[in-house]
Amino acid sequence: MSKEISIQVIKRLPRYYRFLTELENSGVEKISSTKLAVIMSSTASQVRQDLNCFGGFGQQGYGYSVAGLRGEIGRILGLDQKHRAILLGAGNLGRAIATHLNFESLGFQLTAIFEKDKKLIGTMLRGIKVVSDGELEDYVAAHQADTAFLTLPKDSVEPLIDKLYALGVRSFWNFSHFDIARKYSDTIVENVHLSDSLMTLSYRINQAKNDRSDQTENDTSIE
Amino acid sequence: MSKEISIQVIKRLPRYYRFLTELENSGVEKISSTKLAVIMSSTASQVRQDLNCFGGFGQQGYGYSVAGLRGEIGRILGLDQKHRAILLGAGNLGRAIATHLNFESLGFQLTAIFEKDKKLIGTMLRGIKVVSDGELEDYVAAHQADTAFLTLPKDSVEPLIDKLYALGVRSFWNFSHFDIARKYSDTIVENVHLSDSLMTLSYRINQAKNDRSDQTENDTSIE
DNA sequence: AATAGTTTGTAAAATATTTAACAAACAGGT
DNA sequence: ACCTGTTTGTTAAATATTTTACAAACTATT
Repeated sequence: MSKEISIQVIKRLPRYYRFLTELENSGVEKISSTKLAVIMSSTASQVRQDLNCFGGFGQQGYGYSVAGLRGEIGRILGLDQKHRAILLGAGNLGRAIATHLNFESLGFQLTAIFEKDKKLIGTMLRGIKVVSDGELEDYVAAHQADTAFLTLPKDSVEPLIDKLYALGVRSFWNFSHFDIARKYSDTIVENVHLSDSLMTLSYRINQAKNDRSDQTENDTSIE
Repeated sequence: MSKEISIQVIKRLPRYYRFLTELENSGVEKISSTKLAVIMSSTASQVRQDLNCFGGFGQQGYGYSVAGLRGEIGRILGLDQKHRAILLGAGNLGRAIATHLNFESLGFQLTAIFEKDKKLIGTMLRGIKVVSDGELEDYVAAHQADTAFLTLPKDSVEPLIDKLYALGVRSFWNFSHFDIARKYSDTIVENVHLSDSLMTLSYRINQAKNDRSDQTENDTSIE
């Protein structure tokens, strides 16, 4: 069995993939770990270590084929898959997600959209009709769904999650603050916590400010 | 000078803060590192290490005061600050962000919204009027902005970023694929790459599938 | 075909992070 | 006031990640 790959490596893969796509579109045919490291704001060593987790894609004295490496990483990420996904919540966030992303090139196909708010039911999103959340159980029972995208508030997710689990949904792209992984440990959960992200930005801004004023204090104490 | 705090610790702080808020709202007055670790899906040891980066907030034989600790972490994160922020892009994503988050409780105040699309200019968002992106320079020159929230595509960010930098904006909440930190290394950039997030979910779903089928292969080879 | 220069893959070292362990400090009951 | 049980803060050990170093493999040039 292949040894476990660390989450840090996995989180870097989409970045490699994006930059390789750009390089390929620019007509670049080959790239060395050193040059890729500059683009990634990383080190040549880390690039080679990362890629070698999955196989020896490069060639000594030459480097890596941009198109070849992009293809390999795409396959590793499973971007050629068609995981069946449903979206729960067609509010501002759900609509933004649905219209903003090209799921087909990210390993997913969006098959249905569910919403509680009567005003939104019947509207179209990405060519998919938004239907009442009452239809959720019948739909999933009939059509199957691997993944649920949850763009609902925590309180709305709480009563829904048991239904989804019972219906066999085991992976979640979770924008809510409901902690799915704690309740169902055999699920795969990718959390997107926008407020957490903004809080860490706030922390770092303050930190930079404090560092600057510390610096100033030191400066003045010298004179 | 206080020793550098690792990014891992900082990324966990918002989680502590959220759970402590929930506990406080539930009327819980004190909590031990052991119990907090269960909630955090972490270890008591890590909880104590994390908190001790910033100070000894607990008390032996008692634990941590929920309200006290929440307040401390809030201050550490700078949630009491009012960093002046402007939003660039009032499309689906920009509108979702603007309506979804309570910036005031996250250390920021949203002061202006800029948009290129004529159809969206003049509309209201969170009580703020969306104005033409042509007004950006005059506005920031007159009113100052610490932070820019970028909910524009990469190609629109590219020509804007130089203007923003020239105007003194040094921190960014970046939803685009433009790599700000590589161009301006003295900025603070918090990236939110939704497609990257979805790709890692795809990877993990595939991984789980492969592990399962490996398992099945092993099972059958035993009989 | 030989050679000089480049670049990978990988083993080993260095660094960082997490976990374990425990003395010291306190709470709460008697 | 004393004692028992709890829980922190912190040092040390274990684990994980990143970086360094370099032989082996290839390219490209002569």
